[in-house]
Amino acid sequence: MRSPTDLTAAFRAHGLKLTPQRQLLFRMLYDNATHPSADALFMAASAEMPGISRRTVYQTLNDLVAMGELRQIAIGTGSARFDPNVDDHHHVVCTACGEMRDVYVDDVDLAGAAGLDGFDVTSTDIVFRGRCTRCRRRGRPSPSTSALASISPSATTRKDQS
Amino acid sequence: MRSPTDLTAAFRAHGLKLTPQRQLLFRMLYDNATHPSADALFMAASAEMPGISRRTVYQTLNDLVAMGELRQIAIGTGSARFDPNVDDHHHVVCTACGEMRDVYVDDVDLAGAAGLDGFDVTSTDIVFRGRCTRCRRRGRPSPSTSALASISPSATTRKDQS
DNA sequence: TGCTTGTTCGCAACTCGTGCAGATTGGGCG
DNA sequence: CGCCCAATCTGCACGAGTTGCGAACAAGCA
Repeated sequence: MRSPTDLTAAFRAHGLKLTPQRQLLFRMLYDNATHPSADALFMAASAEMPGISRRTVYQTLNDLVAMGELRQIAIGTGSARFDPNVDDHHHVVCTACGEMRDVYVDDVDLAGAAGLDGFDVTSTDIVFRGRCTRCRRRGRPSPSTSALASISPSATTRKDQS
Repeated sequence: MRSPTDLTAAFRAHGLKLTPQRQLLFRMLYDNATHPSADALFMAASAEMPGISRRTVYQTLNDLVAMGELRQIAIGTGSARFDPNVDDHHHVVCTACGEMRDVYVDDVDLAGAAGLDGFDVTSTDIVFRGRCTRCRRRGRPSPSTSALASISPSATTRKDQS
């Protein structure tokens, strides 16, 4: 996304107002490579501006996404995460800690894949999943689905499966 | 996933019981290429077995996923969808109607992409997004993000953005 | 400074799932 | 065939994430 200064101008150019809440979020997002969730941003914003509403954070994020200044990424069914990098790129996610990094892939001919008949593909998202160096070193388990063993009711009670 | 008959045997072999609810779900999932959500399955199941609990549907789906007989797919932040096809494959999703189809991609060297340093990638998910033939013909809009135009408060009120 | 219109707030409501506990039932056994 | 007990089912409450709504508030322009 563009710099806080540029965004300020862009917002005003569209008849949108420049509030301190928005400016704070512009700053928190600019050059932020952590792919924060809305809640993470709310927490961070609250530290600098106690009293800011969670609602305002969601609102501003949605506005930025609608303006094309921010990308919303859906990893799994949990909370959405936001990426100020709107270039054409993809992601790796650590299944243990949730850390996420940008990945550049040359996928020019992917869309020639089998089964796309009739679809006019407008975007392609690739998500690599695995464990980051830190989690691997610490031996943090990937939350698997190691199947059968864990499903036997005689081994563990239902609630342990979660 | 395996046929209802095979699943029946597999469940019993693990000390799991064979209830009519489970058998119904086995049948609804087997050879089902629609990638249904838990709720869609609940609706369909309710038609054949009024009174079946939503909870039971979720439970059974989770069990099948844990057994590796079913794949859970997360497209966006909405509801999870389920795929009885557990082969190595990817998906196309229609951004207008949500229709989803399996896609086979040769992604052998994708993991050699830039930026994966340190991660040991265990899985790769590719999602193509676009509009299916039907939605294109009917002119159904893709829910874009066509940016600026739709965000101007003078053009539409805030609540219309949703 | 005053006005108009966009924003912020905060709470209620909604969606997708899961935890819990009591009522049921599958299925091995006598 | 009938018993018995663990595995299931059901229904409801609860939790996370996010949006709807309306009253109070504040940018930005005249």
